[in-house]
Amino acid sequence: MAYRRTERVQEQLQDKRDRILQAVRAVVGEVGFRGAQVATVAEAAGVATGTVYRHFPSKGELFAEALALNAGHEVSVMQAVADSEGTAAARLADAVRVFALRAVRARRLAWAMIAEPAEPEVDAARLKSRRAFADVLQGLIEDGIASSEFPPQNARVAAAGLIGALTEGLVGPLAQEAEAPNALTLSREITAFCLQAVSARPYEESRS
Amino acid sequence: MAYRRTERVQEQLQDKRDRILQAVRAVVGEVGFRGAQVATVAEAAGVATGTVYRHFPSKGELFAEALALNAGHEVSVMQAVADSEGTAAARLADAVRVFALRAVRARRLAWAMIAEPAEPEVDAARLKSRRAFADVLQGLIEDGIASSEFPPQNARVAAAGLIGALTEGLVGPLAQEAEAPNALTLSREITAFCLQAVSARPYEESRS
DNA sequence: ACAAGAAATGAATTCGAATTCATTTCATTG
DNA sequence: CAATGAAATGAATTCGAATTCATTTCTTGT
Repeated sequence: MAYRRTERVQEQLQDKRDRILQAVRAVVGEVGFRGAQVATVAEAAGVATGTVYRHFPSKGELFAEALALNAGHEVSVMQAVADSEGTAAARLADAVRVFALRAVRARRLAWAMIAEPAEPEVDAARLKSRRAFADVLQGLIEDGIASSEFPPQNARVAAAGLIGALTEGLVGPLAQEAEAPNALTLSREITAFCLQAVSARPYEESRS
Repeated sequence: MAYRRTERVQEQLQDKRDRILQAVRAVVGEVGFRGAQVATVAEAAGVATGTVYRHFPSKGELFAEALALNAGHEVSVMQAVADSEGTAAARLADAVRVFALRAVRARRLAWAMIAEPAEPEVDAARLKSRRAFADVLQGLIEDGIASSEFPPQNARVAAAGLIGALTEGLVGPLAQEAEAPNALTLSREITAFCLQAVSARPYEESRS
């Protein structure tokens, strides 16, 4: 036996794998899933097309893993906000705002991650990531209920509703029409809606 | 000239066209867009594959028209509810509930109509239909604001949020897991969330 | 009944991107 | 440095469903 996979090679392999995953992110952020061909990704990663298949069994799995990686990062960001100090309401508002802001700043990528038609494996990964986001929000809503900031409600359903509202606002028809300068305003209004959606005080027609 | 398209033939043509559109609905309701091939649709409609192309220029346009037809009908249903008697809050709750109930009763079809990856033309049609649904809800929200049932808010954004919450609740991870007996409960809870979302008193940020 | 044209048919073709694989390049070890 | 086997390459192959089109069937008006 005149060959053994040495540690340095191992790292190079890992490196190459990572570079391919990053290339997916870059290409998808540029042309979306629709335009992202394996050959394009390979070129962006600086490897040959066939090499991709030495690291990933299929296009679908490669893209799904890339999505999971990215979504996982965003979930961490949101979780960090959720774990910060403050009232549940404030943390929820921040979590939603941060999500919205990051999305509008990389809108093409966000659209791909959230809503663009893609391989079934990608869709499956997307469902998982939505659950992960929803779990974070659900925790915040439960915090708020526990502290009486929010009225008793089905936190699971409410969290799903917030995710839906966020994604619809960010990638739906509303966002399509929004001009660039409105991006900040849009994310502010979406945040306001989300807060209102779970917040306690029922509306009283005070003076106004 | 020994042939002229007579009225009877005209009707037969129209009939056939309609039957093809209905076949799309049936097939998609059964196997979703993914499994819906032109050949399958043709068979379901009782025509040959090639015939489909005498009525529609491409698969994408055929499917998009089928979706638009179906969505248009649902929008009418919702609009009818919205136009009924009662407070804005009651009508909004009814509109949302009816939408949710009808969706859970034909879940496969609803999923395809609302969220399943499909041809770009279908996606475009979907965006339009969402706008149509959102417009109905926006009208209701504006009614509620005018009558002081709801607090002042961006009705456009709120309507989009409701659509998002509805679709996420109905076709998202939440719904995937829900068992059949929970369908009614689910639609009730989603309705509750939506109503609260627009009727709660706005949260006022204490910081920043 | 027949000619003229329209509509329907479905087998054959097209097409484009994913995947493969024979060949080449690179890394390791004695 | 030679031998061995892994990894990379990218041109060639595969594949499956949309689309086409030569042929057949149906309609109409004389």
